[in-house]
Amino acid sequence: MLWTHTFIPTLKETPAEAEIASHKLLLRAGLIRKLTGGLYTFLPLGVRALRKVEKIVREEMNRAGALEVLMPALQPPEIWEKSGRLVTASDVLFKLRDRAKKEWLLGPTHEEVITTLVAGEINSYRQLPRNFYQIQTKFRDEIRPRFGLMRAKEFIMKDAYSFDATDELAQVSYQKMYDAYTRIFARCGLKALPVEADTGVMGGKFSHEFMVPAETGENEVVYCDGCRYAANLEKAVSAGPAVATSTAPATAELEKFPTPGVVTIDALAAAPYLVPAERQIKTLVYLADSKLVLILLRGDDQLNEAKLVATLGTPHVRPASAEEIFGALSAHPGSLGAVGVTTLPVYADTVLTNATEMTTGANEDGFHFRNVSAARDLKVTHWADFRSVKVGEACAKCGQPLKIQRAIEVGHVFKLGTKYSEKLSAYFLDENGKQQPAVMGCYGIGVTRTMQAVIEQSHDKDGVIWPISVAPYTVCLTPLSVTPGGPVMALAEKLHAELEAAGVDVILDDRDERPGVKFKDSELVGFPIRVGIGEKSLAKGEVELKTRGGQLVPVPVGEIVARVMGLIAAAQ
RNA sequence: CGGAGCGUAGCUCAGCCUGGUAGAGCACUUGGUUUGGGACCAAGACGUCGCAGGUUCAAAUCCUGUCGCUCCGACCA
Repeated sequence: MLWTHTFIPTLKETPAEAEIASHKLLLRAGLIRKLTGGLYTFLPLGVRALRKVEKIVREEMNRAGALEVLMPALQPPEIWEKSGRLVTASDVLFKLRDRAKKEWLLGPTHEEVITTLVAGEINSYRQLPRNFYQIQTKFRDEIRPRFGLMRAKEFIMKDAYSFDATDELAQVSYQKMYDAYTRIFARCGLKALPVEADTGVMGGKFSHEFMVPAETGENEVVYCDGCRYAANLEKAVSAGPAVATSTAPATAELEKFPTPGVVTIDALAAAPYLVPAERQIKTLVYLADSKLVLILLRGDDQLNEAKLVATLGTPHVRPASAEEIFGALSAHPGSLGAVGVTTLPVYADTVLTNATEMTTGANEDGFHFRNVSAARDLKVTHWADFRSVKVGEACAKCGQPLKIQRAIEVGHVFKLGTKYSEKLSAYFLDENGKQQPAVMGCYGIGVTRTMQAVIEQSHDKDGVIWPISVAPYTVCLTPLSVTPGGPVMALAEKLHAELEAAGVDVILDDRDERPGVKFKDSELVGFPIRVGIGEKSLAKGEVELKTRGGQLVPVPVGEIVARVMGLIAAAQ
């Protein structure tokens, strides 16, 4: 390809809209342009990188035995009604109407469609297992699109769905995808780590996310250096808080005491009260499906909303307003407690089990209770884990201190079970002639996000540093003079032809620009291999080989093609 | 959805407070000089100042509304 024949609009200045390095570089290197918030056009270079990621995904999915299909992006709401997700996933659904005023939606994912297909086509255990995948544009009404391709209203996703006859066989399918994902991200040059994850609105039994460590990531991963434990903060557990909860026998009487103006944990921990946060019970009031619930946590703990949603079994959860709270408890936030509360469900964190000598709000502004015993004074209706793990807490498996790292989620594998197959009637007859629901798994990769994650993880002050596997072009030929018929251009064209014939993705920078402009652009775009051809070195029978980020090496003209081919082979 | 900020040339921004001829740099066009790390000189083209309404002799500037974009938050009582 000739540079002047393609379209690479590089930018010297950073567009004001971009915040993180990868987003800035996608724009500056001429890979994408924004149409509007959360919607982007892929330019020729962006398409090439994207196709390379897709190619790797296809090869590994095919290798793992999955079959490529292509489903409609436009979907009827009826199948979402059946699965129950018309309500539970309503926040992310793009809905529209046709001329007859019938409602449709743009697919954010395809469990309903594929399960409907399988329900009609697969009737016997002899037809299982099956794994269907597609690479397709998804639509999600994101609460806040940001960071370019990282979180967009429209994005390209690889989604796969496995169907098995038994739970054990479904586990095999799950493991195949898990292994395929490990290979895919490695081939993309990404350090991606699998972590235990929350299943969220997808439902299902358990899941793993593939996380790319990055300070700009939107997720937090808890991991242990002592063993292999790693989990999304939304799901992570530890051996417990660093300071144990008091469980001394409850002897002292419950006692109300005045705390005028005290409405925070910190204020109660300070003079003159001096009640340490770990001796306080924090009382939160939430609305779950429009019904009030109390959530009790230890004062130094933080509520993990994902765990709350998982326990309550509904995604429609929000903190109650001060008015709603006052209406139910006759007190304002800061003076709340569960002592004597019997009319509302009380969900307490397990850290408070058998807690004694605790202090909590008295449901009367300006008063707290001390000497609270959980067993004696609280009517807890549900015990569960609601707290977020903190850095340094002991690993539940091996006892080593846990660490936390921000990360970008690039892939997610779910063991779904029979939730969708039952609701959408994907049954088959087993070898005993008995009707069974297919056991499902689903597996997603954010293809466009993966492409951006590669840049986020691999760049420097000058631009992108593409791994050869996903670079838009592998080799950039940089003649320092483009005089037609001159020795420099003649050699550039010869090398271009030879490399293309050898199947190398090569671009020839035939622009009549000063060398500095060409060097800067090649580094901004991030081609892995650059071959500089100038009169000075050519006089010595040499060209200049430079890998992105590496040293410039003179190479005899006759050896350059072999050297380039060697570099490419070494990267595979 | 709440809060904050910003909408002026293709891009980055100044001008707005204190109303009176719409600007700079980059990019673009033409000519010339340059030519190994984002050149220089000269000339030129490019704007309904997001949109709508209002105040005023006069609005990019003041007021109201609206749309869009960016960031923070939407958990810690």
